[in-house]
Amino acid sequence: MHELIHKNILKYIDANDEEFLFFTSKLEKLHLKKKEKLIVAGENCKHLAFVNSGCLRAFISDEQGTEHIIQFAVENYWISDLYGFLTGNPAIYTIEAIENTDVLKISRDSLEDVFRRYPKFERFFRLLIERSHVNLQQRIISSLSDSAEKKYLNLFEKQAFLISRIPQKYLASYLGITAESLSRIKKKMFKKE
Amino acid sequence: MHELIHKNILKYIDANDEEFLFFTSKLEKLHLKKKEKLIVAGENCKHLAFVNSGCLRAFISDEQGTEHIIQFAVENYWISDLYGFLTGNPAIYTIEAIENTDVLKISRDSLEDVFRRYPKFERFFRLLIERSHVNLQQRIISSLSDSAEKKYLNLFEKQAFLISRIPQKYLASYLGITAESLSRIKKKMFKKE
DNA sequence: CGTCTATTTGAATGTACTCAAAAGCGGTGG
DNA sequence: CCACCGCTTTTGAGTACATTCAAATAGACG
Repeated sequence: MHELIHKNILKYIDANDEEFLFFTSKLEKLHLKKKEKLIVAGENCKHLAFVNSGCLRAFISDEQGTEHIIQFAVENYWISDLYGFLTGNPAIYTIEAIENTDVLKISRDSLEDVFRRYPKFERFFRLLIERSHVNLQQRIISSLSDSAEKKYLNLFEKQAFLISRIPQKYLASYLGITAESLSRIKKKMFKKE
Repeated sequence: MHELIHKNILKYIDANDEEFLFFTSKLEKLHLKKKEKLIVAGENCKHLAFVNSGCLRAFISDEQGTEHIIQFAVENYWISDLYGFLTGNPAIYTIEAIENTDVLKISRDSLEDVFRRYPKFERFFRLLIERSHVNLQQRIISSLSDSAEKKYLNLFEKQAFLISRIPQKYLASYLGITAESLSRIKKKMFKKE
């Protein structure tokens, strides 16, 4: 049940069984059916979540009601509304299951307990956020400099596992373009080959 | 000389004089003239930098030679090529002074020394990166959902101090639009008022 | 004052958008 | 197993917004 998250943590820090058990004792299991929500924008976000199986999307809705996807999370990914989680303010994002999904979640308070008892976990989360930070920066670069077509190609090259798995309309939203545009881009790409 | 950075750190953690002195003993002072570079893309990035006075910009150049600004840093801001700093790989960004600028920088090794001796600094940097992370997410949301005009308005509302201080062409680059478009947006905004 | 760079303006172009409709696909119930 | 319904994807036509390229104006700095 905790194999995946165990491996995930060992990628970043050396935790022995005692430390790891203390950490996992703080985890809560949660199953989400397709379309069910982990976090709803405007509500409190007290947890970080680790995806054991399935797939989630984090998105916001703008004034026109258009959804904008910030992040996907498949197996072995962490996800949360970091803003709400860190500040205690209402969440900005809604996080919803694209498939039936199993997550493990940990509350802010529990995480602080872990940090106090085993400071090396502080390091773990720092590394986690650092990685995520680098990803975000690369996404901004792409959004600033790439055409829609290039953005899709990037997705193809770097995150192909998402393309086969996630409905196009969500991919389009993630790329910041309309579903129609994405459809046309694909058509154009196949013609070239 | 270290007042500003002292205050900056106290915003996040309680550090006593001994702890703070150990930290500052690791800092190196550096003065950059306008146009001089702190970090050059492709080279090693071994330092984090704190801006004591002046202003820097972090940017990348794409295949067409167009520059894209990722981040500005004025007094009291931290800046680095986080990717290079964290991974040891060549830096992605070039960081250049927009004005004559004084920075304090700390190497990765020194930072690790500080973390080992005083783990609370690990917390400090985690909080720093978390904050930065939230900012990046909000920037991605804006780049996905806002028109060029809205992006400029956001800048006006949330970071007005940048507008008065930074050349328009850099602001345009930061917003992901051309200098010509930004000029037209401003014109249009003034007509409305 | 003169030079160099930044900003503004104009005209033509292009990319992605909107709205509308058709086609495709998946799941459900008879 | 097939027929139907709802949702996703594709296609088409017209439009809007930002871009490019070029030139004029304004500003900064030695």
